[in-house]
Amino acid sequence: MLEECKALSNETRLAILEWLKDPATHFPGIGDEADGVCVGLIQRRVGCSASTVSAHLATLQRAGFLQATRRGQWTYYRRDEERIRAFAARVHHDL
Amino acid sequence: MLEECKALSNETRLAILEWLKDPATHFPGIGDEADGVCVGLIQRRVGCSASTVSAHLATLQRAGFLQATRRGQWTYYRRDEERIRAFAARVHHDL
DNA sequence: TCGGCATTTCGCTTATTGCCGAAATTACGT
DNA sequence: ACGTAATTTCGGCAATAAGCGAAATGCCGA
Repeated sequence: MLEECKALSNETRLAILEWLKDPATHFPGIGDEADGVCVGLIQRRVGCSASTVSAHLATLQRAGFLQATRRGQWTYYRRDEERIRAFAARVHHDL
Repeated sequence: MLEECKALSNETRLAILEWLKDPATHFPGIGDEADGVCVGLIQRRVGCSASTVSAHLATLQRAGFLQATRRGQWTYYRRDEERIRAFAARVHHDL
């Protein structure tokens, strides 16, 4: 619960989670979105450095909100809906 | 959402919220718990300084999780169950 | 009114987080 | 093998958060 809340305690990370709900509308020029969105696209949307975005994505992944798939030189990130729902349920139950 | 998550991003504050679910078992020698638990009792349970505990309680109140009632020289804090439920619902819906 | 108790505010120090650019890593194409 | 591109890791700096003790505030009783 603590790690998850920490991961959500940042405007940029909340925005990323929101955008990944519907990649097609938030990331122009996206192709097959089944695997998620690559770091570069997210970085351009966020507007800060690649290293910072990478850290944010790693934080969200450690918290269980994102899944990553490496394909070639790209890493695709997508929401882990199951774990997101599980977290929401835990908030409802435990908080 | 951001402010609420920040408020929950601390072990001590999470513990306080948890304890206040059932004051009678977590705070020895509590009387009428309708108004909540006074800062002194919470401070003894937490084990850190009065000023720190006061800051934590203020944070939780600003986030909407606690309500405060001043009675004489004591401030009683209790969970705001309605707003806590509302937050949980928002997490479930928006996240 | 004065002294004492509960709580909050203030000023400060330390720890954590956020951010960057540079360097390292990994993969692709030639 | 080499050069380029995507991403991550590293080292450092600035901003925010967490903690403390001392001082201030508010309230009660003598």
